[in-house]
Amino acid sequence: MRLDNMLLAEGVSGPEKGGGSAAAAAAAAAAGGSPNDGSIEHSDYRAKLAQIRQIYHSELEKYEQACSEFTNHVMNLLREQSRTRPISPKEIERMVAIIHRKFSSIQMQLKQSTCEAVMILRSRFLDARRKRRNFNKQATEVLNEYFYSHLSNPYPSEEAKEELAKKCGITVSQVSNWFGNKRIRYKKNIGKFQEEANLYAVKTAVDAANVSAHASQANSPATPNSGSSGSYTLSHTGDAYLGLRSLNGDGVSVTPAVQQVDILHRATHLTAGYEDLSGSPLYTPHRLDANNSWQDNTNPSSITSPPGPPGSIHSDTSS
DNA sequence: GTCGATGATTGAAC
DNA sequence: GTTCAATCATCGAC
Repeated sequence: MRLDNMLLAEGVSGPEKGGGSAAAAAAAAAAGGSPNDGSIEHSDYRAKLAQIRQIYHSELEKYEQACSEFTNHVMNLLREQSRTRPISPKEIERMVAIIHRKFSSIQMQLKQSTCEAVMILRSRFLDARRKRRNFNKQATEVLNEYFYSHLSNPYPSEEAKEELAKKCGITVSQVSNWFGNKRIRYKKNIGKFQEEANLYAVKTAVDAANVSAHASQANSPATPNSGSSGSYTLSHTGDAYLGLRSLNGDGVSVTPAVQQVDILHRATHLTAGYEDLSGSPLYTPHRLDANNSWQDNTNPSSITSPPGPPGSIHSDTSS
């Protein structure tokens, strides 16, 4: 019964339409692959599964045919024997039952070997998909932008993860993996990531400045958080502004767009980060507490990223 | 081939 | 369930 269920689930037995592809899709989903990649492997899996299915059905047909042929043969023999000796219907029934039992055990073996074949195929398919592929440049950029603009609290919420996954063309679990790896590696070697952090700070500031400039042109209040247009990148630039504000000596208000451009201009001409101007790097390690865990800051980011221990945090999303 | 970067996995802790 | 930390396995530049 379990074998039957498995064969049904794998699309080997039961109705042909969709069975195989559903199993292939399930296998692909289980492997965490993106919906776009591995279409060749996907069709490969489907083709192999169809092959197994075909073999299974033809073998099953053969067994059924052999079973009925053998039953007929035995019945004929018994009929012939009945001329010489009396044969009760019960005896005939018993013989037929024995034959059916034998053939059903053979069928069971067929089902078992088919299951094994499917399992092997499945594991090979999954193994192939486990091969690591680097994310594309754009995806990495999107993830890095989010990470560095939420440096005080780099724990994206489920919604944010989903949005990032969609933007990057990867799965939510891949986003989680990426953030897990990034947090650890950033923490382990902040110095190494300083340059990258500055790079993304400048990028974020440019975006913010652009938005602010557009907002100014439209005669509307130019605040960085006002022009996000639903993009988390621009709506949560708290950490970047933390650095920029420190340069400007303004610890409270958001830097106006013109000043931002000026700061940006200065920033892009600095090679060693912001230490010389502010006394601390643009992204300072103080976001990690004494225990080397992420801590909340009294910066704009903490407004959008509620404080709390990792895991309980529901960081902000722009949507 | 080597080596650093990086995505995935695993097990422990919460 | 999530996150951290260690580790593995692969990619890509050299």
